[in-house]
This record gives sequence, C-alpha cells and structure tokens, in this order.
Amino acid sequence: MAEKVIPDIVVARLPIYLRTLQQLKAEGRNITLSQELGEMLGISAAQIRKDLSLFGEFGKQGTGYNISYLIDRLCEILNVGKEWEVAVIGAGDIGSALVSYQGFANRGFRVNMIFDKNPEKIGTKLGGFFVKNSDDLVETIRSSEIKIAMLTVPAENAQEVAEKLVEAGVKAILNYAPIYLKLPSDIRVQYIDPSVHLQHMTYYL
Amino acid sequence: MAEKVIPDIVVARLPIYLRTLQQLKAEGRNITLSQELGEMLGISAAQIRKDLSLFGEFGKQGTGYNISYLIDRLCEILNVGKEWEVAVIGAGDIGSALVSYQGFANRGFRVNMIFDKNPEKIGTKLGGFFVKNSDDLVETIRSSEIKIAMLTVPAENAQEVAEKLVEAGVKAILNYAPIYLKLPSDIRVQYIDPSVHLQHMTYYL
DNA sequence: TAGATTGTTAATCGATTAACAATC
DNA sequence: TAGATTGTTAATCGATTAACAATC
Repeated sequence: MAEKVIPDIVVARLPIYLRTLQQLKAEGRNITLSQELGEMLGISAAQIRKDLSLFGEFGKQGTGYNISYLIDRLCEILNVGKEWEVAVIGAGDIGSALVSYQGFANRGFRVNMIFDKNPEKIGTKLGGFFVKNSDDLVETIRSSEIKIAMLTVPAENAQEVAEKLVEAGVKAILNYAPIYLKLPSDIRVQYIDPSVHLQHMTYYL
Repeated sequence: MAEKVIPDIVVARLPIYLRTLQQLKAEGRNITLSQELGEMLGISAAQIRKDLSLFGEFGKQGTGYNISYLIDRLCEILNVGKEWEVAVIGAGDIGSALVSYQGFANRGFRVNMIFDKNPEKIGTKLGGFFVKNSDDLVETIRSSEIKIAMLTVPAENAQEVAEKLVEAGVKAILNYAPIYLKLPSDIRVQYIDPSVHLQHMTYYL
C-alpha cells in the first residue's frame, strides 16, 4: 500500500494545533470542537477536520475531540513523545536566550550543549552549561544523541558551521542566521529572521 | 483601475529576495539573474521572475537585474526606505537579546524602547535603554512614532498586552509568545515560536 | 430517536511551473 | 545580428472550502 503523502503545509499546522490543545488541557478542558479550535486559531473548522483526517479518525461524531487523546496522537505524529536533545551553536545574545528559554519544556525539546568559537566565551557558564569549543563540534555531537541544532552564528559562518553539523549527524537545523543554507535534501531547515518577519508586515503599513 | 492584489505568500518572499540582493551587493556584485537568485534560495527562477513582475518590470531582457536598482525597488515596496522605530515588550532573555540584536541594522528597523512590568527590572539599563514600566505602555507608545512592537511576554499575558499595543496605535506585532493573538483584522501579526518550528521538523525525523 | 459534529467528497480557488514571445 | 534573459501566458498542480452523508 502506498503511504499517503502529507502536504508540508499541513505538517506546519499540527504543532499549532498541539500547542492550542495543550493550552485547553491546562485550563482543565476535556473536549473541544473543530469549530472552537478554528476560532482560537483563525483557521476554518473544515480545514482542521481535513488536516486531522489525513492521519486518522481522532474525533467522535456529534461530540468532538477528546483533548488528551488528540494531544497524544499529535505527539506521536510529530515525534515529540520523547524529549529531543538539542545543541545551540553560537553563544551570543540569541544563543544565551535559547539555553535559558523556558518554552521548550513539555514541547519535546531540551537544550543539551552550547558551542562558540570565541576563546573568551569557551569554558564560561551559560544557563547551566559550560560553553564548548566549536572546534570540537563535530566530534562531540557525533558521539551524542543529538539530531537537532539551533544555529545562531553570524551569517558569514552559518553555511560552514551548518555543514559541520550535517557531518556530525544533525538532521534538523533551526537557523537564526539571516542566510539560506544549502544542505543535502534530507536535512530539514527552518528559518527565523526577525527582520524578514518585520518586513513582511511593513509591506502592509 | 483596480489595484492588483498581491498574494501574501509573494509578499512573504520579497524580504528574502531583498536580503539576498543585499548580500550580493556587499560582495561587490552589480548584476544578477533570476536563475542565480533561485539557486541561492532554493526557489525556481520562474517564480522569482513572476513574483517581481507583479510589481513592475525591474529587469532587462538578455541582461538580468541590476542589484542596486532592484534593492531600491524592493525597499520601496516593503516600506523599509526609512527606519521604523520598534518597541520591545518584555525584558526577559528574548527581549534582552532583541534590544542588542545587530540584525536590524540596514534592514529598516531600530529598537527604540523596552517595557516590563517587573519592578525589579523597571529602570535598569538594557542594551542602552532604561526599562520602562508596562503601566505607561499605552501612553508612551501613543505619543511616539512607534507602529511596530515585538512581544516577548509570557503566553498568559500576551493577549492582554497585545490589546494595549493596539490601543496605543501599534499596527504590526512580532509575537514571540506561544499563543495566537485575536486582534482587529487591520493589525498584522507574525509568529515566532521555536518549539513550533522544531516540531515541524521532528515530523520528518 | 433527535441533535450534533465529524469525516469526506467534489467544487472552487489559488499558486507554481513550463514554455516561449518580447526585447535588450 | 545573434545570444541571452526577462516578462507573461496558459497549463498544471495543489490547497481550501462548502456541503452533506455518516455516525455517535
């Protein structure tokens, strides 16, 4: 049987659904409706039902969706049942914020180490971790379980460091450097560039 | 004559084109081709030409695009010819990183003030700014030129603070709080949630 | 059963691509 | 002029929506 291919744009919405369901659960709720979720997210109820139906039948006609059950299913689908260990590359302001960031708790991630190439930063303590030497990046990450990295080095070095991450076995990179990374097609990359997001909005102002 | 409506997904790509052109310019280049841009960005040349053609004829057949000229046109289109003053709300780790962030330079933005509600933080200095009291947010921003804010408060307070920003005349919000904001339809919002971006990738791992 | 909401179909809507005429 | 690349068209591809049958 051919595996159903899920559009990437649907995959992109699942974490939003999950986050919202966890929020409802934290409020003590047990059941929600596609309509309620839609209103909480500015998305049509039809789209939410269609997205979820690509993965299975998670709701009950006439009743809605059991929140805890749907959370469990989405965690399975997104592979966040366990916690992924994550490396931060670059111990600047963004890197520092990420090692201390509380928002990874219960979302499937835990920062595990941080690297920098600046000798003045190597060995200093940041958010509970000693900053490691970038020269040891490949070796250290390769001998760890880490498959995910967050890249916060300057744009000039980002491509080079990204290639070292791939060499070390990293499969997913959250890239804060303002540059497109050319990497093998099996490596996933997501981009965060505040200026790009802001310029997207100033178009309309 | 009816104004042509530009798809939002096209608008989203323009800042990426602009960033890449500025990179080429910094390397001393004068001319580029849709094909080259496409290769630098993992986007088809046809799409780049089509996107740009929605706004005018910026290239020259047989030659390509003049980089400086195209940069100027994109800055005009995206309204980043002048520098926008931006407020940061929340003086936690992310807010701190944003006030010191070097990546706004030459991209059309300058952080101008930062707010927090914690009395221990109010009045302390952060990245060259004294942290202001959130209680004064509406008044202070309303009497400024600020139309853009970056929101880095906890999810529980984000909706409430966002409404105060709207009251103060803010028209665009870059939201780092992990929650969807329900705001009037003329207010633009962009979302940055590292956990969401990471979960988007773990689906494929 | 009656009422309600999901799951799913088919139609609509929108975005991307390939191909080539226009033109520098 | 010959060669090259843009701008643009039309076809293809993909995503969203409305509507309703299925079913709890």
